[in-house]
Amino acid sequence: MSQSRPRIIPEATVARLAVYLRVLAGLADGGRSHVSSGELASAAGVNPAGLRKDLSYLGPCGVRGVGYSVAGLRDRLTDALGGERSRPCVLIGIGRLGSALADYAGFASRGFEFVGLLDTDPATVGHQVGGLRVRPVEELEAVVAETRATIGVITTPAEVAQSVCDRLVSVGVRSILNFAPVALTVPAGVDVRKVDLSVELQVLAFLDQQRHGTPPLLAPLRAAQGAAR
Amino acid sequence: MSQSRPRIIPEATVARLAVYLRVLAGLADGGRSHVSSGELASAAGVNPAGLRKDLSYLGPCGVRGVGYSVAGLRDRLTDALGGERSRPCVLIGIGRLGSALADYAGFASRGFEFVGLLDTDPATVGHQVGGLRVRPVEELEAVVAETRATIGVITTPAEVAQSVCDRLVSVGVRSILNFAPVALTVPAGVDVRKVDLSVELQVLAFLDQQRHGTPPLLAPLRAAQGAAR
DNA sequence: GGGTGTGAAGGGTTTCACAGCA
DNA sequence: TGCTGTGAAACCCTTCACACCC
Repeated sequence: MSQSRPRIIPEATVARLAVYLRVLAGLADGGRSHVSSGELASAAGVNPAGLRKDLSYLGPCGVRGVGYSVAGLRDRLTDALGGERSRPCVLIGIGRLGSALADYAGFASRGFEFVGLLDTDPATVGHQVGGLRVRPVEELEAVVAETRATIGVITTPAEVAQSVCDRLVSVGVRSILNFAPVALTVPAGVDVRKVDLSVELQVLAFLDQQRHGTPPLLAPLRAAQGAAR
Repeated sequence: MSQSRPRIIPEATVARLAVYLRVLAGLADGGRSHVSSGELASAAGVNPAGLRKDLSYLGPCGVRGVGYSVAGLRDRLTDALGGERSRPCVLIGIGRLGSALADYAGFASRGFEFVGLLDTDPATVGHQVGGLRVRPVEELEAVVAETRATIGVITTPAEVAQSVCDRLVSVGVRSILNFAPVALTVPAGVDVRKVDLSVELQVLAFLDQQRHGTPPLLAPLRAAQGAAR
């Protein structure tokens, strides 16, 4: 087994590469030509050594004693994350969250294009959201087929999320981002990522309570735990 | 004050406890009185052994050979996560995402109450969103003081997020949930959690590309990595 | 000197296997 | 017998320290 021309990149690293890429875009706009790992790390909110390790998965891409070329690193990261080609996505469930996502500029600028918006509600179907007409969910399979979408985003109520997911999988979608508060079950080879907004708040509240409702003697412990982030 | 505080609970566990709590609510509605770790784990999308370990941080709360009492475990989890008291939150930035969050039912049912909505846009200020009137961002300090909010949620553009954050911190908010795509810097003792929607999509796209654009020989490796979730 | 690249150490989290009890 | 509770192992990721090169 003599592979590893491209080393495998840890998922945690991939997530941070996307952050670095955004910071670099800002620096490029500002006219900067070089950055050090320290500066880049502080802008991204991470440890400098960790940043260097992250970048090392792409092979050497800096100059010792100098730093990184903003433009060069940007290209390197863009390429590693899949180039600039547009990625067609379908979005199912055009409620408040769904329509917020549908015209969130942050997606388009990163190469994600919503090519299909679907909903069950007759009051929503037919409306324009983010420059696209909302279509009835019955047309899901047809939309995926005609747009060749490879990513599905689910912002439906929890009750119907699994059935929407099954339909996406059945027409070949292998990457799904799920905002519905349920665990989706999918066959092997399909990748689901879940974003649970209320869980984030709940964790925050827990840490908050832990800090405040704790006897003085235990406070240092809490502080240490909280400071980890 | 809680009586038994034998162990500190890992943050990863806290996040999952919130998920278990939601699943249990569904089971209770369905009239179930008991669950096994296996069933609960599959509904939550986690490993059964891991679930038992998570629950063990609360002390023994099941019956060997039988399982867990739905009602009993629900109370236990609710208590561990901070009881049922309402937590006042302020939300700054009432754009699409902000208004989606402002009347997301998932928050209210978990004890999170938005008590202040703020924005700079004159076209937005004064409108009713989620049953609350949007107030000008100049009143931020006054709103926090009068509502005693302890949690701040930032859904502003990236450029102003840091200044909003600073103002929240200056009036005593120690828990902040940040949706703006920047790394916020805060003094020690303040807890910031970041949710970056486009990073989630980017990771999904990366894994997708990795699967498809990979030579057959490497495919098994990719599958193993992807199947981790 | 200054800053990158990277092995090694450390900490946290997941998985496994099995002891223990209704 | 069935399922919980939990030490121990395995794994992943972060952090540190320093060699190395401009």
